[in-house]
Amino acid sequence: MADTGTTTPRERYRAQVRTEIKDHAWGQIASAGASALSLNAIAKQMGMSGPALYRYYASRDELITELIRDGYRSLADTFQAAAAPGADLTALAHALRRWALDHPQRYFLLYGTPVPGYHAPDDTTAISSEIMATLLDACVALADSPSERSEVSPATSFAAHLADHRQWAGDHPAPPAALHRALAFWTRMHGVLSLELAGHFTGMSFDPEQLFAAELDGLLAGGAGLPAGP
Amino acid sequence: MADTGTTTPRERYRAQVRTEIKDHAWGQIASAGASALSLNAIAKQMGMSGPALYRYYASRDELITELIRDGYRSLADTFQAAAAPGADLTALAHALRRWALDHPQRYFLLYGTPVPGYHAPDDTTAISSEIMATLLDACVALADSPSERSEVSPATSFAAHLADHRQWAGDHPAPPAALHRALAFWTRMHGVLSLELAGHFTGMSFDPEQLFAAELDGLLAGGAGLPAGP
DNA sequence: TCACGGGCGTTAGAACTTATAACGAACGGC
DNA sequence: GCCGTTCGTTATAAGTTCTAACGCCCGTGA
Repeated sequence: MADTGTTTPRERYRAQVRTEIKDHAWGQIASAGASALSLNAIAKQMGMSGPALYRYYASRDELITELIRDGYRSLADTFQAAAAPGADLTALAHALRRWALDHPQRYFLLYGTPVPGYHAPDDTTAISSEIMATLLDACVALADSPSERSEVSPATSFAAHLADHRQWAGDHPAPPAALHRALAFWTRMHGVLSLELAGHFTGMSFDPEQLFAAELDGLLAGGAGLPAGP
Repeated sequence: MADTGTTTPRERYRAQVRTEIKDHAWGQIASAGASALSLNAIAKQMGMSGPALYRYYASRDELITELIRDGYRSLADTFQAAAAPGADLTALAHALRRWALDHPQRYFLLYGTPVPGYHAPDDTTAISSEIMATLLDACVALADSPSERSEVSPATSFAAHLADHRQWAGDHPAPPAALHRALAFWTRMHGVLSLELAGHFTGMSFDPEQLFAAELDGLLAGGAGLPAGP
């Protein structure tokens, strides 16, 4: 898009095959998890023989890396789409939940057990920053809303810590309280979603969505959401 | 322990080899993750040839299952040890954090990305209940503490839901508010620990322990812990 | 004390996997 | 239309899990 619009037929064909490979890869990941992803199986599904795929991806890890990149891209897009009207934290949470429930294995590919040796390339961390920026926008908007204006930020001790360690927010003009809320949003939503998707709630009879909603409520109210607050 | 105390030398030898296999397995998991666990490599480390291990574990999955069982057992034990004095939620949180940071891959083996086809055996879910019972004790104790007595449980809507869906708590006499707090404890601590252990905070400059402490504070205060509460 | 049986470790082999090397064919730019 | 780059092939190497068949040796029972 940024470079020359002239794409040779070869490049177009190559790009098409690469996306077809990724499509089959996502299919395998959805059904058996990322660890069971097999280049050989993908090749057979596409009617080619194994080593042919190495013309398109140098290794299994390179393919997975691109899948991770696409996953982050997809999450960043749905986040921005959900934040379109006015950057609502509730809309973000619901979009995140739907995105995660839609493709659990994709969620785990991004936020699940890390491969010990693997190091994320720079562009994926760039997309992460994009996601975080959208989240920070929503947190700032929430803090500016009428129901929140009544109180001066009590500046929790962690918010004070963040005031001195905010480089991860880039040059985003969010106050420390918003930074704290964004991190709490991330970790709490992930806490519920991760355990739910992993099936740790299956034996238990309650509705995970209601737990998710309760955590979101606590986040929006800025502290409420748990019983018996003194 | 429950059956005859007379163990034949063969049984003793067998048990010893099984634990030696598991020791090597933990070593591999700690260094390269559970997905890279190789029975062949373990056999070589022990000076045996590959198929010999199949006399002790029918399959790689059976070995991993036993590792998971041992992992749950270890967590349940440290939880009970931490709760020994008076079932303090703070002590539980710190014990959990130390336990997780000590062996990150062990934590992920229990709470990380699940294997799609895998179904946990009954005894591991039994140990999970044991862990949950210890957590519920601490939550009840917190609710009975002086600082919490001032208020009648506001009964969040999720707590109301739990009042009707509490079978997972077994016959534990915890009120719905305590059930809610226990689940929030679980998901929030897991949210921070999981992302921290996976390295999602590494690029960011803040101290994950302070975020963990902030989430714990919010849990103890029953709602505070986030800035700008209305 | 001796013999027998069962548990244990071995090697061989099947069916997989990722990945490399070498070869032939086909497609596209000049 | 030629010629070169790229693509897909087969062959091969080095792994993996797991089964099968064989032999040894330890420990139990007589």
